[in-house]
Amino acid sequence: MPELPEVETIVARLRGLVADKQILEAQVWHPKSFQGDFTELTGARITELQRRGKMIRARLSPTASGRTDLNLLIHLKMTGQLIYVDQEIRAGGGHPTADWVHDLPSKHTRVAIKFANGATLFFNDQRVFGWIRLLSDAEVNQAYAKLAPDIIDPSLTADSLLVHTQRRGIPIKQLVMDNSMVAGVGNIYACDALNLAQLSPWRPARSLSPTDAQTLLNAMQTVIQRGIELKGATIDNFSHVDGFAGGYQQEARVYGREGQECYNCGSLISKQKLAGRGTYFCATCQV
DNA sequence: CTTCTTGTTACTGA
DNA sequence: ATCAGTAACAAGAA
Repeated sequence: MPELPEVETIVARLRGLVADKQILEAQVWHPKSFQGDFTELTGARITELQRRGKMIRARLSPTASGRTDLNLLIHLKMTGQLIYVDQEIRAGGGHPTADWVHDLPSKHTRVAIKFANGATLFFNDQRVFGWIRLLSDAEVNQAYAKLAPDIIDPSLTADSLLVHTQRRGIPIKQLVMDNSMVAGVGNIYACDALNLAQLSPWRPARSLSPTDAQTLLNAMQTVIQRGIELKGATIDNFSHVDGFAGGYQQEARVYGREGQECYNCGSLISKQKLAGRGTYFCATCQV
């Protein structure tokens, strides 16, 4: 489940690998995975890579048809991967990669973007919920406008959280994962942040005091920052662009730790469903 | 075989 | 209008 730290890890590594490389062609195996005319990519270059929330934006240089405002907007959803393979890797040299990267494309490869230097960027997505969209600058801006500031955006304050929490009665965890209050926090980091803040995932949002909101903001920033430092969490099938796993799953506070001891109080961690999502928490110290 | 899982959005009903 | 709850999406694991 790529959340902000996982997407940030991919973008940071990919930026240096694809910057200004000319695209030879794109290949699409699954039509749902690439929305737009993929032939437009031929001859263009990726001039800039950025992350917003859990989305990746690749700005394109002017295309053969004369468009100057095109971008690839990418959402990995739960099982999407972006894997970069170049000629040196294929020849058995180059930077280290996981073994399975050599067998791409696989049955889960939905799109491949081939560069003129012989490198290929594979978009693998087991469940086909993820997508790559060819969008204009205006369309990207529309997509961005639906998002609240990123959790790592310094402009985000406890007051800006309270604007949302004070008029909603839903469990706070649902709001934490709602990208219209704060962008980039998904299930893993929401569970962990609420444990660090010692707040119950079921606390009605409007019951949070200003102090609670500040505590929650600090906790979200802490766990997300730790996730970035450890280059993401590989819980299901998240992978770096070279096929390697992240490290956060080994330090998760509650996520995936049902029956193990809470780091705050030593009680055993529970798992229950909240709004249909698996939710890990400590019933003793999260109130 | 059925049920569950997952992030996000569309839809439904209050 | 606003809010809350649920279905839908796809494919694989249990």
